[in-house]
Amino acid sequence: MTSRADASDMPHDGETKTPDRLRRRASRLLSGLTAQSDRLVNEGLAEVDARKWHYAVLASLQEHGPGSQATLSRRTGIYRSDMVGVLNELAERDLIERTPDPDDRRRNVITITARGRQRLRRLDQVLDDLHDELLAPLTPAERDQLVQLLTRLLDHHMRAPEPRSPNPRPPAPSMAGPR
Amino acid sequence: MTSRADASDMPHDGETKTPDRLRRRASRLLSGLTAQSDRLVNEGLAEVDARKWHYAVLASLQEHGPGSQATLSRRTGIYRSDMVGVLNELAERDLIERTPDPDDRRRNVITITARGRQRLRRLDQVLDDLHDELLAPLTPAERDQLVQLLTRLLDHHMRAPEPRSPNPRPPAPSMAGPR
DNA sequence: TGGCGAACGTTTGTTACGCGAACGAATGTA
DNA sequence: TACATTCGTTCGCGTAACAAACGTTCGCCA
Repeated sequence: MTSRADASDMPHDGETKTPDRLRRRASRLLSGLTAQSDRLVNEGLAEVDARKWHYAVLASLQEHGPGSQATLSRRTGIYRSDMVGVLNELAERDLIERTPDPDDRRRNVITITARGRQRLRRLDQVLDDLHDELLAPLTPAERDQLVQLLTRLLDHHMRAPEPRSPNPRPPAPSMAGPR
Repeated sequence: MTSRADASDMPHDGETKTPDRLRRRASRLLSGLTAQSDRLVNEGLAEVDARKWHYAVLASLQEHGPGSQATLSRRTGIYRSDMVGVLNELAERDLIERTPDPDDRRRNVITITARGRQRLRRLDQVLDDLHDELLAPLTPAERDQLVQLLTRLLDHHMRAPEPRSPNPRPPAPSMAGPR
């Protein structure tokens, strides 16, 4: 017998050790690792006076071109309530421009500036470094593996909200955290 | 060339689509998936009147035996500030017993009850189902792959806080989220 | 033409979580 | 005997995702 389920012996060590059941649960691994990852990324970006939403917005502008705040919201997953603040921060730093749309006076057209593009390049490189740190113990092949697995899981859960109760379709999970 | 970095064409579709750069980032995949996972687990547990910390505490008691609140804190990663509330909830439901330690009157000895053990079995099975849903798109082999990769990453980041600045050693990340 | 629902940007608030500070009581240690 | 440390507990902060509501503007259609 190599495994023990009870704690009749070895009374000392169960003082600090986390139960295997916990440790193995994918949900817990995800939470734990994401916590580390978030902390790493947040701190890393903070050191260059940025936050992850900055990157998201800039990348979106670069890849899909200018758009209204609502559009950016959908592309990045940032709530439109919070988009306001993010864009303020970006505008303060001259990374984007917010101009009223002449064709639709409800909207602002958000455009990335030259400095914004430059900034994006910098952030991309910062994030590359951070991910190197994050994925340090993995070989390149394993990193791809991981990304692939995560992508498949995320894709799966993003289009099938839940076949539990036949819902007409609650707007969309939009991606992001639980409240 | 098959890839395009600019958004000169295809002006419509960039309305909803998330930039690839974002989508590929491991940190973002982790955040996104963990959000889904957390929501799934929280809701699933809520349906049986439980929360994930309940499971953590019960599992810890079952595997490593009774312990003080501080001990449980260390084993589960729950802050001792929050442990109070969790144990109250568990005690209300007669899943644990909180008795003053005669050998050390500062401590409470927390013991799992019969109902607690029974409850743990139930929660284990609920969590199994939830994880089946969470990992649905993956084959058993891939699930193991994923768990293995995540475990290695988490282990790595839990013992090497950061070789950035030579710190004497800030208590310990204890595992969990950034503030 | 007028009316109405929907989308837009914005402000304000809610909820949950991780974490820290501090405190009285009890303990161990010099 | 003094002092530092640990324990359980309370209170509160800071951040994050998210909801509600409001005034403005637009599209649509009778």
